[in-house]
Amino acid sequence: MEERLRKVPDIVIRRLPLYLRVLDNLDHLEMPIISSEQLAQRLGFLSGQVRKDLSYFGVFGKQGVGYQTVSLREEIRRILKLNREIRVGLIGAGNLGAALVGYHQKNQEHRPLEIVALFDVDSQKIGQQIAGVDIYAVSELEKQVVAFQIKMMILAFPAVDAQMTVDRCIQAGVKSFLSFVPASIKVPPGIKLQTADVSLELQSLAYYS
Amino acid sequence: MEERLRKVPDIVIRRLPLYLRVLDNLDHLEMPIISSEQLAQRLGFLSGQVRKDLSYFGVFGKQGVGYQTVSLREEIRRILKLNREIRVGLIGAGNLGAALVGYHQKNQEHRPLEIVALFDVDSQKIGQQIAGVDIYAVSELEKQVVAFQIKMMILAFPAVDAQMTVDRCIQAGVKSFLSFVPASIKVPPGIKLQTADVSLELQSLAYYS
DNA sequence: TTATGTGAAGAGTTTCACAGCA
DNA sequence: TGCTGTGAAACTCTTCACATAA
Repeated sequence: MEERLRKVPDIVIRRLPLYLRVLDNLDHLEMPIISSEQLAQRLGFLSGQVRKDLSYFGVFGKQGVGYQTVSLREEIRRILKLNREIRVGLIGAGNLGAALVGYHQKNQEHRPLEIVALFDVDSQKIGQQIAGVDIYAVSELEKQVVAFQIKMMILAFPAVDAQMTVDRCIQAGVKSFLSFVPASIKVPPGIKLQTADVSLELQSLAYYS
Repeated sequence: MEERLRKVPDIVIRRLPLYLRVLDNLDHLEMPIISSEQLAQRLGFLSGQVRKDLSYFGVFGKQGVGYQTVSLREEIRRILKLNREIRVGLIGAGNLGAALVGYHQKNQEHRPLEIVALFDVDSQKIGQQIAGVDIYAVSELEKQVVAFQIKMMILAFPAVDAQMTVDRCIQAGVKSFLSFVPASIKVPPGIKLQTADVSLELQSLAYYS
């Protein structure tokens, strides 16, 4: 069963970090082996879902036994390409952008996703730093994306010019986006955009109030 | 076709705010009527999806014509229960919490979702305000949830005690949650939890880098 | 003629249940 | 015996295509 011979559904990819979090939080000496049932229970899933998800990428468990926690963690890291540094940029050094940088540095310190550059249009902010990360002018986007080899971009600016800014990033080599921008953005095939628009989330939650 | 006689899929509910955003951004004098095709194009959807989604709630369009922009907007607001004030709380008055309050007040000023109370455990912060909203002690959670009639809670604190905190909110009457907490949280049927864990989103995006 | 509303078909995802291996 | 890996079944969601109404 070759990895990615069958196209893996996005929804499976989005569950892998959840498995990773469970495995990270385990005491590997006390619990060197975990079953799909135990893993599932900690996430509120069914065990079959866990086994099915993992089966897209190969055979990781031992029948009658379970999964080795340490090696399963390494396999999932490898699948997600978290076994090498990935350089991340962030456009919009406002309150939200600054909070995201801080949040990321707190929660991600042992992960290879590093925010290496911030971008803003405000000339007051350009040249400053937030949490040790330099702020560059948005006019330098292409130059710095290439220089830093940025492959992932967080979008935390107001909706103005969102599509054009994203297009420029893609031209310069960015492959994936996490967008907090309150506007619809289109990306070509092969580029991944995940939206995290807080206003939209809250509005849909209102239905369940 | 009675509203919610058939159970509406969550995924349909999550698209309604997108339709709402398009309708809000239109000039209603220049464009008093919109077709499902025009609406879809602005979001990168297919027109059939738009019509199917709306059909869960009733008949809003005119055959051969389209939808009246103003009345469709009002209908969607009503469906999402955005036609009356909804009081929202936020636990965790740190950088992310403060940024979310600011972001919300900027992007939501014409929406009836109002953040009415913040909660934190830091005694330095209790009694202070952020963007005009009072910070209360987490120990007062139940009391203030009832007093303010809070039905929706944003979770922006570190993972410690997340499940217990959510359970307390539910006991006090909270119906839906938007969680930025990096931990798995379980909620009973009838309660809605939407996760927005930035670390998880970035980790899954790494796969596409 | 145009564009909606909707069954039906198609695609995608989850759950089941069991063969097979340790 | 116990738990994985996996086809098949069940279920859900999207897309299609057309009857219908303005």
